[in-house]
Formats: sequence, C-alpha cells, structure tokens
Amino acid sequence: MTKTTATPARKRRAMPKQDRRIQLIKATISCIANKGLSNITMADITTEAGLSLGIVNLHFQSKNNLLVETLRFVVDEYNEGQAKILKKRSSKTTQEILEDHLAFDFSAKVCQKDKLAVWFGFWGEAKTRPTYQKICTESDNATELSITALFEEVIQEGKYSLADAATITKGYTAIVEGLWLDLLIAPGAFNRKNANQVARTYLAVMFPKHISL
Amino acid sequence: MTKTTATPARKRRAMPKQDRRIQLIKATISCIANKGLSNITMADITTEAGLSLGIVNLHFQSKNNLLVETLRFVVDEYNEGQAKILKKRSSKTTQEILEDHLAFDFSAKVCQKDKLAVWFGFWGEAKTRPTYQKICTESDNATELSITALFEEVIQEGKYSLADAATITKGYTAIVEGLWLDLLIAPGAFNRKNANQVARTYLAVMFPKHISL
Amino acid sequence: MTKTTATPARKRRAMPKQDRRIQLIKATISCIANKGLSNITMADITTEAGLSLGIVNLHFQSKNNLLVETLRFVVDEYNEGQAKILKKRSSKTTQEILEDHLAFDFSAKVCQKDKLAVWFGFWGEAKTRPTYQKICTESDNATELSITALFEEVIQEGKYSLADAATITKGYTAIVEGLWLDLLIAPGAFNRKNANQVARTYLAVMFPKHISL
Amino acid sequence: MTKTTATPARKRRAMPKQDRRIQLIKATISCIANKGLSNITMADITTEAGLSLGIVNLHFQSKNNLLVETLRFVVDEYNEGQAKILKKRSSKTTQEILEDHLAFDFSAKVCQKDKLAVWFGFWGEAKTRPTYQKICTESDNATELSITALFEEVIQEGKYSLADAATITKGYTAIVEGLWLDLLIAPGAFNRKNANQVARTYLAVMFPKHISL
DNA sequence: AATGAATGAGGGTTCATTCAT
DNA sequence: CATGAATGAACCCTCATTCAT
Repeated sequence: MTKTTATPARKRRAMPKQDRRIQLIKATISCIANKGLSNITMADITTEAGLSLGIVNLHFQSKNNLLVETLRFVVDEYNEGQAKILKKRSSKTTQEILEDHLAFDFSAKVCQKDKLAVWFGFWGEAKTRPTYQKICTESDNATELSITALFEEVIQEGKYSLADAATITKGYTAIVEGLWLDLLIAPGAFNRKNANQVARTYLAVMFPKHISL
Repeated sequence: MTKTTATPARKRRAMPKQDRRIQLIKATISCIANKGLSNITMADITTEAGLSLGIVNLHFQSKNNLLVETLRFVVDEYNEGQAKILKKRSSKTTQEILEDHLAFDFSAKVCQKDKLAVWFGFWGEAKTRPTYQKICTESDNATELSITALFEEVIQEGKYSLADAATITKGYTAIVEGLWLDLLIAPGAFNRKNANQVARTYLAVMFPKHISL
Repeated sequence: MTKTTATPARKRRAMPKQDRRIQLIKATISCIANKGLSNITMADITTEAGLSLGIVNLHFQSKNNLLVETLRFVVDEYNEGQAKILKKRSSKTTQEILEDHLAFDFSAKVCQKDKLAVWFGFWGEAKTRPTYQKICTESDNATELSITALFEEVIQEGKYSLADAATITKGYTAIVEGLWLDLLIAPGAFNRKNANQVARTYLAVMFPKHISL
Repeated sequence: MTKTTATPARKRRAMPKQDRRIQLIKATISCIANKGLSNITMADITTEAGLSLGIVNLHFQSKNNLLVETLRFVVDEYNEGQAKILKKRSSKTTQEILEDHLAFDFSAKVCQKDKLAVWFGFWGEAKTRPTYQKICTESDNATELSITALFEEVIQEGKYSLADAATITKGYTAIVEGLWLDLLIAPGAFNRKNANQVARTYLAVMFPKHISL
C-alpha cells in the first residue's frame, strides 16, 4: 500500500500542457524513425525528450494513447498542408495547383524520413488495430475526395477521356504511397527528386495539356 | 523395436523436418495477418500450428529467425511467381507477358490479405531492422531489374518515347505497392479487380499499343 | 497591504490550520470507506477534500502520517465518547451506565460504516505495522480497563459469581467487535438494532439483575 | 516487439500443477502474515516459495487471483474442519459436539497467527472488494447456519428459554471473531487458552446444562 | 524429436513526494 | 499558504528462451 520511498526530483520546469504534448509527440516521431514503432519504449521516448519516465502517463494516460496522438499529428499535418494548397483554387490555375500538389507530396517536410517511418509503421499495424485503421482510412478518404475534385476539373478543362477521375486519383495516391515506401526503404540512390519525376510522369501522361515532362 | 515399414532408412527424417518448418511459417503468416507482426507471440504461433511451445526454437533457434524466414518465404514466393512469367518470353509476345504480369500482381494468391499483411508488416519495420531491409531491398531490386528489362523491350517494340524504362518501372512498382496497401487497409469497397484496373490504366497510357483499356 | 479586518492579529492562523487537518482526516475516512485503506491515493483524498494534491504533505508531511492521524482521530473519538459515559458514575446508577454504554456502542455515530471501515482497515494491517498496532492496542487496553472497572462494581452490586470481571470484559469487547464486523461486512439484513440485541443478551445473561432482555 | 534477451534459467523441476498452486498459496499466507495483505509483492511471494517471479502468473494468471484463491483456501479449510465436527452428531452427544467445536475454534491450527492474519487482512478489505466480500459472507452464512442448527438442538434438549438460537449464534460467532482479533493484535499476554475460556463462559452461561465453567 | 513448466529480464503503469510558481 | 506539473522507484505482468522429461 504505502510506498515508503522518498523521491528526489532534479530540475523541474512546468510548461503549458499543449507544449509538453507536442514535445512528447515529436520525441515519439523521432523514436519511431530510429527504433521502429514496435520497438520503442516509454523510456526511449522520455529520454529522447529529456524528461522523466512518468511524464507520458501524466499527459497521455497511456503509451497507446501517445502513439495514436502521434499518428493523428502526422496525418493532420499532411491533410492541412494539402488543404492549404487545394483551397487556393480561386487564385490559381488548375495547372498551378497540380504543380503545387506534386511539389508538396515530395517536399522535404512531407518526405522527411521520420514522418515516412511513422506512416509506414502505422500502416503496417493498421490491419489489426482498429484505431490506427480508422485514422488512416479517414485520412485516405479525405485525400482521395479532394484530389478527385481537382482531377475532375482538370479533366473537364483538358477534355481528357482516357480514364475517369476516380481511377486516376487511385493511381496517383497509390503511386505516391509506393514512392514514399521506396524513399523510406531504398538505400541512398533513390531520392525525392527521382520520386517527384516518376509521379510527374504519371500526371503528364494523364493530363498532357496541364503537366509537361 | 517393431519396424513397421520396409522403406530404406536413408534420410527418413529429412522431409518431415522441412515440413515442420513450412507448417510453422504458414502459421506465422496467419498470425501476422490476425494479430499484427509486432503482437504475435511464440505461443500464438505454436497454438495456430497445433504444436508445442518449444518447437520453434527447435527448428528455427529463435523467434527472430522464424520471422526472417517467414519474410523470405513470402518474398521468394512472389519472386518465383514473377520469374516464371518473365521466362516465358521465348514462347509468348511481350503483350502477353505484360498481361500475365498484371494478372499475377493482382491474382488472388499474391493479393491474399495474409500475404499483404506480411509485406507491410515487415516494410513498416524494415527501416530499423537491417535484416528485414536487406531482404526487402534485394527483392525490390530483383523485381525492378526484370521488369525494366521487359519494359525496355516493350518500348523498343512500340517506339514509345514518353519516358525511359527505368522511370516507368519505378512508377509501375510504386503503383502496385500503393494499390496493395489500399487492398490491405481500405474497407471492403476496394478490391483486386479495381486495383487491377488502375494499374492497367497506367500501363495502357504508357504502352498504348500493347495494353488497351 | 489592505487590511480588511480589524480583528486582533493574535493567532489568526492557528485555527484554520487545525481545520484543514480535520478536513483532510474526514476526507481520508470517507476514502477508506469507499476505496479501502490499501487502495486510496493522495489524489483520492485531496480530490475528496476538494483541495490540491500538495496539501497533504504540507499539513501531514507524508501519507503515512495522515493515515496514522486518521486512525488516532477515530480511536480518540470512540474513547472520548466512552469516557464521557463512564464518568457520569456519580450522577447515574450502574444500570444506567450499562444501558448508556450499550446504546453508545451501537449508536449511529459509532457504527457508521465509514468509521467501521477505518477500524477494520487498520486492524487488518495492524499485525505488521507497529504504529497501527500501538494505537490499536493502547485504545483496547484503555477500553478494557474502564469497562472492567464498571463491571467490577456491577458484580459487587449484583453479587454475581459466574465469572470474574476481566473475563466478562474480554467477552463483551470481543462480542462488540465481532458484531461491528458483521455490521460492516454482512449484507443489508443485519443492522444496529439486531447487533444491540445480541450484545444486550450477553449482558443480560451475565448481569440479570441489571440488564433485562 | 522482439525481446532480444536470452534468459539463463537455473534449476528447474516440474511439479504437478495442484502441488505448485498449494505451495504458492502457502507462501502467500506466510507473506500476508509477515508483511500484511496490502504490502506483499509478487517478488515476496515467489521468494518465499523459492521460485521464480513468473511462476505466479503461470499458475494463477494474476496476483489478484492468487489472493482470492488464498482467501478461499483458508476459508475452505475452516469450513471443512467445522463440518467434520458437526457431522459427528450421530455418534456424539450435543455436549461433546459443543466441546469439540469450542476446542476447534481455538485450536492451534485455526488460531495460527498466519491464518488469523489472512482472515483479518481480507475482512479489512472486504467492504470495497466484491470478490472478497462474497467469499467472506458466504462462509459466514454457512457457519451461522450449521451452528444455529446445533444450538437449536441444544436448546430443545436443555429447554433453555433465555434467547433464541439465532441470537445466541450471532453472539457466539461474534465473540469468536472478536477473540481472534485479540489473539492477532494483542501482545503476548492473551493466548488461545484465555480466549477459549472467554468463549466457554459465554456458552456455559447460555447452555449451563451442557457446558460447565 | 517433441513437450511445456519454469525462468527472469524488460516493459507499461502507478503514485508518493518534491518544489517552482 | 496553496498549487499541481514533474520525478522516478517500485510494482505487476508478458513472453522469449531453456531444458528436464
């Protein structure tokens, strides 16, 4: 019952709750990239953050919760970045939007190895983890919807008739995910520029009047 | 004492041993699909196989070894299936080979959820596991090489000049992997037939004289 | 800076401090009853009291100290109540005192589930906690001494010869404690009135001229 | 995921499951007596049993389970001992049975400090632990029923009219429990013989023709 | 060759205690 | 005085691995 231990406690600096949460989420992303989603321990994360062991449960209640919030953080970041581009439709041509999206999908920020490690770490587990799956699927659906809307416009503008927007969208998101996987796993040779080129080729072939090689 | 068989004693045990290994690998594949790569225990695997707990270490020395062998099993199976198609070049047209390859990539056997779960389970961990990474990368390279060879022939035959074989190959393998991910994670709606259609569209656009929509 | 009161500064803080202690002790009693002595946390207690987590160590230095003080509080309360009855000897007959004591032992205040939970919570731990044991034993001894004194008078008055005062006292305290246990643990059926009846029967049999059934 | 640790493992002697369970339950009883119900750790118990840490979960799944089984063990032992005495009714007089019961309740086996520590440890927690409460209450009810039956016979035989069997039973069980508490907590002075004498006095007063002082 | 009881390091979680604000 | 974020030892439990049978 009564733990008779006294505990020292070295430095101690209170911080706004939200800041601590983000600090911990960032440490988690780092750890996932360095040790793998299924290998990280609470100790890894808190050491990475330079904090004490108990801090995670104070702010996230459980390890699982922290992982879920980490996934959500990365997913939201991507979705927000994408939304920002797509909502510029009023002031930009579809051509520009396509270019921006392509640039975004292979930008340093999105293709950061840490972030990719998070995506694929969770995708690898999603099948057997309803919570992960839900977050991943919801994000995928959102992405798909907004891209399809864009592609429909493009198709109309270009009077393309090869394939419907839905199919081209599936192909585009698939190719992007596949390229991300290559970026994550493949040794040094393959880089963001190469990946971008491959995806651009896809769009150039589908929408030749909008995207050139 | 009582010999019930008259069969020659030579390598009487050799075959059963290999059988046990495969039995355990198949149980492992099932478990990865059902519980996730990072959640399976030795007990799960041996229970699934209907064997005793100690058996894995007897045949594979360690859990890690079993997992590596399981990955290799799935990877080899894919590579062999692919090789079988590509080596038919002497008796089939490139067009037929392309069709066969497409059919193969989205065949029931390859797209089986169990197998996909294994692929993505290991891909998710590959970044931080040299052994996994090595196996995955080697396989990817092999796949890429043979597909590139095929595409080069196709390009020559069709006098296509949009993009080089290497780029189209990267795009093809990426789109296939991305579609596999969708098949694994996405809810019921998306199926092998849809996936095949998306990949076929890619090839049809790249090689219009060889593949039609 | 702005003194809002004109009250003399003398021991302005003395009372509040004692109040806080009692507030915390009462919260502790509640928590022991609701969650069990060995399950309560500092957070439970301070939440129950509507105060902050750090307050206990401010007023009691440690959790253990608070628990000890809580035990002492309940023990003292019982002893004081009993002493008040016994010291009325000058103005009441032994018969009245016996009646009062019986009524007291099964009064709503003494038999309150919260209080009983505290008694038995600590008794259950006393064996291995010298501090608890000391407090419990001292209280038991005090109780026993004063009851024995009363019973000796009763025996003299009634010229009872069945058993000596010490034995009857042990029997009485034992039966009371046993009945308290029943009140604490037994489901709804058994209540204070029943318990009182059983204890009264004991006294009635021992001291028939003083207590009737 | 993969624990990469190899583990030695010193001596290792398989034992019938039931034997191990009892060995662990006995170690638990010892520990409860020595450290208190709420202070024992798995390490205490397994060390006491001379076994390894993991053994409890192997045989009892959880600590809580072991504690419940330990309570049940002590409760059952008491009930069986009591039942053995009461079922001798055909070959013994009620007087003998009463004597036997009294002797049993204060026998070395029943009053063993270890066992008493278990009773009061669990009683102290029962209020807030449904499982403990259920076991304790069920046992109490069984005890009460069989004693009431005996007392009813005694009352008939002796034509006693002071109180009904139910009340005398409550008084008897209460006094026994109260005396056990004294034996557990009180310092050396008070012993089994004293306790027996007090309880005997109770019965002698209630059933003078059956029990003498 | 096969079994499964036993082992014990490792991990997530709890919570008394501390102390900057 | 009071607060509550932060700390970290200690706990329960899991599970890969071992080895007597």
